Amino acid sequence: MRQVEIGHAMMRQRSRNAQAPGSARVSRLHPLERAASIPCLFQKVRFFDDGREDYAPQRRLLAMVPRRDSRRELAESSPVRGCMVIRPYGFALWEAIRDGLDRRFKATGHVNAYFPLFIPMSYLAREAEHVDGFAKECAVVTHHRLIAGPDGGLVPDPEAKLEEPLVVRPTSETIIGSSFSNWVQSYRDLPLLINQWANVVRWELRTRPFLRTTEFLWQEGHTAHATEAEAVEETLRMLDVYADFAINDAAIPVIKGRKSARERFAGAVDTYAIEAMMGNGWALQAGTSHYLGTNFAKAFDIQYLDRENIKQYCHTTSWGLSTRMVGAAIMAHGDDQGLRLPPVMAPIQAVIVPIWRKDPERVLVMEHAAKVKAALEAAGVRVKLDTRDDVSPGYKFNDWEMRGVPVRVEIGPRDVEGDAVVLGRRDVPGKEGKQFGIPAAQVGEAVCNLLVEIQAGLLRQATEFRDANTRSVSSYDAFRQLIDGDGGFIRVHWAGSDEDEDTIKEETKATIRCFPEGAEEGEGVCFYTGKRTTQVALFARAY
RNA sequence: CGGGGCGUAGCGCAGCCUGGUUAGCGCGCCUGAUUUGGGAUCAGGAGGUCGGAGGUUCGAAUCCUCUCGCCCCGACCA
Repeated sequence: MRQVEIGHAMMRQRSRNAQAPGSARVSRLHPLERAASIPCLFQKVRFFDDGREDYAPQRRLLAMVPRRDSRRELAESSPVRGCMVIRPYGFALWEAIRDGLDRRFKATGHVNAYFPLFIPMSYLAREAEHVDGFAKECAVVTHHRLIAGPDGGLVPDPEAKLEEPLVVRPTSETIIGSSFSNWVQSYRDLPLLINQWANVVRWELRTRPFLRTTEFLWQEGHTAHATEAEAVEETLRMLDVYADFAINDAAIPVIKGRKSARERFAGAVDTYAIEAMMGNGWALQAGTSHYLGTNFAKAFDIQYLDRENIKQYCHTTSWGLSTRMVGAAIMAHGDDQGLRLPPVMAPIQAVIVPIWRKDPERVLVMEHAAKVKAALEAAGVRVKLDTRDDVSPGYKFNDWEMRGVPVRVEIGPRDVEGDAVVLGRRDVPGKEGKQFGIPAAQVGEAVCNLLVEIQAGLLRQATEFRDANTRSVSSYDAFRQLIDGDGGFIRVHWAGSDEDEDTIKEETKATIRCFPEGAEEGEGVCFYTGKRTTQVALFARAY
């Protein structure tokens, strides 16, 4: 958790002198979005700049050599609108997220459980704000049987209509609340610290692979506490856990903050989030943590007897992080050549590419490669030996680059002879990223050092990019100019109303992403209302 | 739901305006040979109800009508 603090200290320092001229510009369209990878998964990719035969140079290779389409390595579209098939390599990224978080949840005293996919419709209606927030995007189950239809197809049997429709969970506060009311009797039952790994469905009108899909995977933590202070502490603790994961595992320098009333979770007293900047300067809410007050406790009768034998309502929290984080990791680090995975998350941390010409060479190289592989495994590296004999070494280099594998180990006849290997790093392109003649005996240590360096390097690059694209303005004119120009995060003093926020959203498509934690120091003038205030808001266009 | 666009081989597309042998091209896929330290080359091959239905015509991927689906922009959202 210490590194979270460091990350935020760095953030504060950098954003003060972030306007360095010549710093990296936000392109309107992230390269990944245009060509190589995930975000364009369901789009047709146009390689023509003016509709005709001119290939944009950087996309030429990807356009001409899509032997294995890197986009489809991760996920692909499905017969169901807005839903995707997550393929093994993409799912491995989710598994890395899942494992990294689950470990942290357990370390903070939480246990896993599972609640039903279906929620009685009446449950959703019990918390007024909650219904308003979710009613518009619910899938509803109304029948439990199919019969042959008039045209030979199947239709729901009218005889098999459910008395009460079931809602496919868009989130589980209500059904978990009903369990909690049974589980909690006494102050001795508290705090109740539960997490569930599940799928949820939100009938979004507009979907994007990983970033917003109709069905998605997530974890939702739900906790009940005796006091407001404890519940708020829990809310912030889990926000810290998310930030710790994002920064140290995913190498994404997120900003922790409180959401504005307009962006708050339906039914929450306060919502906190981690906000990340994507490669195109847009913000992405990568995880949220809510203090729910006694709203759900009252709706679902979650009460306990305190030491004085007096009934009290619990204060509850909920917090969630989804497969959207997979998209965040891809978008935050990817470049024109494809993915760049942070080593901590990478399903394959190092890939060995053997190089040979004729058969006797092949045997020697493979022998050496197997030895190196064993050494790397012994050093705790997730390593793969690419034994394919139907593609060239050069093809393999590019193939694994596209897939974002952090370290490549090249082994050819010359390396066998010198009992050495060549190391290449994904984050430094071309020959500069290669180290020649690493003794085989030291390969474990060398690769581990490289992985640590790459992990830090990706976080550093992402942080520098974010800070270079975080700016302050003091007038609405300047704000609008910036949003339509370079984009990125805009840090301002803010004393506006909810309606002011709506107006700004309407006029600029930018929203308050959060009131960043620890940014209240120093009074200033609100860029919109001109009032003096100590409150600082972070605006951006968001996914 | 409003505005735009697109459905032709596994993927990306041309052909349609101006109807006419057996519907093409690139990539991928299969076989063989030569290759292999940064996306190999050559030769041969497989693969299509041209989204669907109806109509016009001697003849429809092409023209007309209807329909289904998808994508982009907008309203909504993690």
